[in-house]
Amino acid sequence: MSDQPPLRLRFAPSPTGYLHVGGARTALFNWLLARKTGGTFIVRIEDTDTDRNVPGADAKIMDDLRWLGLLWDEGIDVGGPNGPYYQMQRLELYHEVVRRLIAEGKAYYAFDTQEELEARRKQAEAEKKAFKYPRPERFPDESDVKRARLEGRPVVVRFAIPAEDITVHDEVMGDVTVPGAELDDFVILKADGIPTYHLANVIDDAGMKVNFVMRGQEFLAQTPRHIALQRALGYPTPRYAHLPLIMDMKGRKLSKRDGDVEVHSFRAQGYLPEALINFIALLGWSPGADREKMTLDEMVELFSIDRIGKTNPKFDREKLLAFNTDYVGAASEERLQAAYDDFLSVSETSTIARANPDRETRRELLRVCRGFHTFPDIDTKAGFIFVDDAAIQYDPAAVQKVLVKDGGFAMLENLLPLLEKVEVWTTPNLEALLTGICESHGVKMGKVAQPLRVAVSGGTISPAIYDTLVLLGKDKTLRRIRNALAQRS
RNA sequence: GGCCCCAUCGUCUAGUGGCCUAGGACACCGGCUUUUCACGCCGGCAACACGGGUUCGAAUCCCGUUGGGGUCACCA
Repeated sequence: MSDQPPLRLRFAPSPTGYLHVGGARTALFNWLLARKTGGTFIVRIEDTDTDRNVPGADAKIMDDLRWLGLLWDEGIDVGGPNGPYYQMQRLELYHEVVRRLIAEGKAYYAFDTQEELEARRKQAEAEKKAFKYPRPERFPDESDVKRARLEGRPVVVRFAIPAEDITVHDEVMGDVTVPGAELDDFVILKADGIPTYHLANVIDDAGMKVNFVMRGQEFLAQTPRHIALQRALGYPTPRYAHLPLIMDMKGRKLSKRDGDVEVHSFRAQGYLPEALINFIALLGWSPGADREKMTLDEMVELFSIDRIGKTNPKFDREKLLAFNTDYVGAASEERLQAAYDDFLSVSETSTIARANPDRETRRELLRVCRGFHTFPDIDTKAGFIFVDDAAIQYDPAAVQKVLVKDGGFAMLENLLPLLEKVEVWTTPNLEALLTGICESHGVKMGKVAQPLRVAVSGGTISPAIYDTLVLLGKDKTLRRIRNALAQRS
């Protein structure tokens, strides 16, 4: 195609919890572009915020990525030639770079306390000016550092950013120029000796030979800092593409506060990964031509940067639900079973999961509940099959309407002895019995099925009546009918 | 507030000056199907933020206004 070197892209989450949908989309787009171009997809962990790191979060993120089908070529767990892939394991590298920057006069020590900084920001705000860290006339030397340490002051290192305008050639947003006057001397090494995101990120991208950076738009305004750092260090500047931000339905930036936005919670709530990933792909990207439903392979085929939009999309759960319903309907039996088993293994609320039905029963559940949106709907619709007879809650409205008003109790009395006589409890036999009753009584199936449904489930929601009775079994069915009859007062 | 960015149905979006009477999907509304709940099928409602230009012609180009978002941390 061209003589361009292959693309190297990375997804670099910080280990603060589960992967959320915004991160999943960033990972997806990077993965897609890597696959599309025959490039490399790297995953590294940016764990320089030791206060916020959550132990085990990296494993959770990996688990979520894999569940979504996004596998990486290089990075954590799988290794690679440019590791380590955890920033906290690369501290020496950062320190070396910081020493070099200081030696070259491109960075300097600073000793301000948080309180002092805060006071100056407040003042700048009061004067309606943007706060800019004032660069000292003379950069502190080692003896100043020693004195500061003795005085118990924090010691950080700031980057002396050149006062020049910097233009980011963003492949989504176009050229974005930030005036040099806006840039100030940001911290690159914190008082605890750990680098800030800016420094570590730039060093690692260079060290890992990342030549294409695709990330959320919240980083766009920071990119000039990164470019300035790259220039100071003699690193090449990668290509950049900043993605529009995913917002909630109120137009606020999607945050963990407004409901579950974690990939894992969609998994635990019974969504299919292929539905979730397809839905997420459409947040800020479109293949055009009225195309929506796509497999990961098809997305790879269709993906291109110039079809990434600039406007912030809202995360519409209704549409995601509809996508899932469609995917459930279109999935093969094997695929659906595998996904259902996965759901059962991670769900903490499913009654059916607790009942731990055998494989054949799980298969039947999937069949008789066809048309469901998400896996928990199977609990809603058929969960009563798995609870103790005594735990059945009779819905007063259903009892009143179906059993009292529409003569359901009388029908059940008729039915009970006939059902008791059924030797082989199968759909054909039950069907023959019930349709026979309809004919002899001159009533529609609703008159027979509804009372049975209410009797065995307590309400009006269940799978088709024959499926329900067969799944329930003869004993439970008869017991529940008797229990229902006992409800008559 | 400074700087930066964005702007098509309620939502995700198609649209790159004439093909637009603006297309698709979700939601919503109506109908059909039906032993319940769902599923499904058919139909309908619904948008180029506003104001100026440029042009024979603008959703598409330019300017302004308004609205929204991001960023200005020893967080990423």
